[in-house]
Amino acid sequence: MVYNTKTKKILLEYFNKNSNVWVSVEQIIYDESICVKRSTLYRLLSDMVEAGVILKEYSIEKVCNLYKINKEDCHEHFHLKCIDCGKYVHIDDKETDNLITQIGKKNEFVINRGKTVLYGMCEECRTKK
Amino acid sequence: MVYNTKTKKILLEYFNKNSNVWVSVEQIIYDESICVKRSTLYRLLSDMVEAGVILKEYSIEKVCNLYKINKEDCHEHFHLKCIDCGKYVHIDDKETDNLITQIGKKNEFVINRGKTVLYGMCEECRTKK
DNA sequence: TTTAATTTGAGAATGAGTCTCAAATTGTTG
DNA sequence: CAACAATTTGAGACTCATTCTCAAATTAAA
Repeated sequence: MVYNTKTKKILLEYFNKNSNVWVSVEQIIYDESICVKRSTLYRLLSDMVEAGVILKEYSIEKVCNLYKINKEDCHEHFHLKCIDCGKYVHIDDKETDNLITQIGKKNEFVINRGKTVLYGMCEECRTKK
Repeated sequence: MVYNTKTKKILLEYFNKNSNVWVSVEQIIYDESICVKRSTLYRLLSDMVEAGVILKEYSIEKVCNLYKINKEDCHEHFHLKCIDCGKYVHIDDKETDNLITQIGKKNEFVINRGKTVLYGMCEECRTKK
């Protein structure tokens, strides 16, 4: 990641533009209709993941990797996700964060906020049933 | 899953024997040195997943699917997973469980123990670095 | 402008997982 | 037990995302 090439710029712009969704290699090519080899794209994406610019996740449904920009502030908190409606909630309060820290200590783990998602059912969905 | 064949029995035994680890198809073949085609094995595993006998998970590190027996009582607790060594820990103490309940209450979520995995780094891996 | 370092293209290679269909196995019924 | 039908397996071709390789093209620096 030393030389600053067109494709790199396009990619960075693209990820900034679509900062709230996970995208596949095919999606990127389709959206931007860039003339770039898949091998190059995969290479660039790997570099960006390694550099911490984007995040990578495997999607079982789509059977492929997905990528998304790594907003630094997202690293700091973990998230709750509703199994029912799919709602995705940022956790940003000290109290909850302390509870997580306690769980870590209790089990000799340093919990990674960015990676951890707590699954459950939100109030709305619960009362609906 | 109607006829009861040798391979099915071997698989079930195998998963019971290794009830606390996630295993790959290659691992199963290596461990049991069973003479079975991969296509057959994949088919059987899919059936077992569908039937709820085992669970399936994709491992980014190993770039393949992993399988593990679905102990009903496993639904009850959640787990910790080490990002580094992959160690997978059952959480089975009241105190930690209470902390999770508190987090749920605080955020108006009923947290699903079975689905939730807390990612972090275990003590061993941490001291190594 | 020349040179050296880096990046890309082109396509072959890899490898997990799926698909197909004939052959083998299993359960059932007389 | 024998004969039959239903189910399962084997063998290998196939798919498809991702990786690898190395020569050609691009970029930054001198």
